[in-house]
Amino acid sequence: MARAHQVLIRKLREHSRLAADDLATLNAISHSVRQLDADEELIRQGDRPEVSAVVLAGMVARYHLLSNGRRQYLSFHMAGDMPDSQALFVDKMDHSVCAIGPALIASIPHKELLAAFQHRPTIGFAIWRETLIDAAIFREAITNNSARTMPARMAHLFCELFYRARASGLNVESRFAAPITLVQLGETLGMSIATVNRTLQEIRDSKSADFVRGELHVEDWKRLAEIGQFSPDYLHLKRPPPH
Amino acid sequence: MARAHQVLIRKLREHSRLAADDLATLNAISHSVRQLDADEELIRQGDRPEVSAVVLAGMVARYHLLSNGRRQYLSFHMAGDMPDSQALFVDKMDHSVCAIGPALIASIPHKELLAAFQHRPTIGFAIWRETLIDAAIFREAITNNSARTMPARMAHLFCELFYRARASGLNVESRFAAPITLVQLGETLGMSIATVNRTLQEIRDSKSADFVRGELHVEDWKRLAEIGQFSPDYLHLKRPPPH
DNA sequence: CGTGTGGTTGAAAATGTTCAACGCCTGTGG
DNA sequence: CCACAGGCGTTGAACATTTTCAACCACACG
Repeated sequence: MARAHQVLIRKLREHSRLAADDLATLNAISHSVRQLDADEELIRQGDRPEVSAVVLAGMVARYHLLSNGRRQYLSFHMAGDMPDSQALFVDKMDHSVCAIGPALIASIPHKELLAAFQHRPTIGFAIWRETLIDAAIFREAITNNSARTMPARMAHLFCELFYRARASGLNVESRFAAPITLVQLGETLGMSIATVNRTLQEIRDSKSADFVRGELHVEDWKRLAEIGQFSPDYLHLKRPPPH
Repeated sequence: MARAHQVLIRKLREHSRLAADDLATLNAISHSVRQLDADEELIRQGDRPEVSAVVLAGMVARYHLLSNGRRQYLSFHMAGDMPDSQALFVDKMDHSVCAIGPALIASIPHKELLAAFQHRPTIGFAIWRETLIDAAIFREAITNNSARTMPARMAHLFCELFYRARASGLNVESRFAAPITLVQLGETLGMSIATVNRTLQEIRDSKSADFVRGELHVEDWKRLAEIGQFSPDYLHLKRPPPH
């Protein structure tokens, strides 16, 4: 099992430059680790967390709870991501976070992070950058769900998940484990389950990708990116992922 | 004409606590001011700005440019907002910013801001918080455009604009100048112009609000908020706006 | 006084949703 | 070992909503 520090540092380095002193400071941060069951909530809308989470394994999702009981998923997070770093500076959560499939997460006290920022501002800037990339992902989701056709939406989401997974080395060849159900896919992309199902079949028929029982299989990256009008610029990674 | 420092400080104080030394440091920051015509672009997708903008008067919008030439508006910004503060830490713009109606903006060199952060970390945290609130607004837009009916979407946008305007004292009674065209409303909410038009009439018929020639008139706040399922928590303001 | 932008409208066509039913797999208790 | 329940996924058809298209209005500006 990878240590929390390593996972976080690896992730931050995908977009930020860290000096030896930064690494030392990060490595000195204390944390606790926790296992989550599928669908278990990590943070609830309205909470005022005093720790920040780092995903170590599995996936976690952020979502809004709507007045009619429905959920709107906002983003998915994988190893290295900090799904609630915003809570460092905005007290009250405006959304919830739950596990998608079983997940392992580390909790770091805000105090420790803030102390690290004071000591090594670069660390703060790296995490700030992380939150800014989150925001870019949210913006892309607005566009995705508002301006693209159903197949393009779905393909775009698949592209984003796979691209990010690959950047973090979480893929196995052309496959990536994302234990998302079709219902959740619908609550992410703003489409009914029936449409999710039929759209997924369209993508399957295009031979560009498939998504079965929580595993995404990218068969033809180029075509999938074309269907999804995917361009990875908004992820702001320092260099493209391997392969 | 309000000085840029005052406008920015007032805005930051809506969500952050600033000490006298912070104010002094902010007041010492140099900047230039620029007038923009309606629709004039301030920053283009792909740019690498070395200054950050503060809106002094008028409105500015962020948007994605799509492959088919269409625009997807992502957010609107009014006096006090920093529509491109993210460029401080992510080099390349993933979206554009343009004026909505004539606008006045101040430009602050990144260097000056970064120096201020070094000197007074609280200032950095306040601007970080500002970018986090932006992200919360984006998240809400995902939900709005993905999970709400057309009237609710539009009402929600009106609520957000009016609430933010009121928090910054930019309203005149129940009115707020937002020189947005119906086409732009459609490109914000993900609906065709015909639907924008008909939905606007629905809202007008409900006697909760009206939007004519770039002026939003809120006739019945409570009802509008109900139609739009609007709850201002996600704006993370320290206290509710007056009235 | 004409031209253009922004706004309005009705009807046909396209796109999604809803609803109701069914299939498949898995895990559990008899 | 089998039977059954429940979660998840699949499907067809009726229905509702939204887009498209084409036309028209009205006001502002040169």
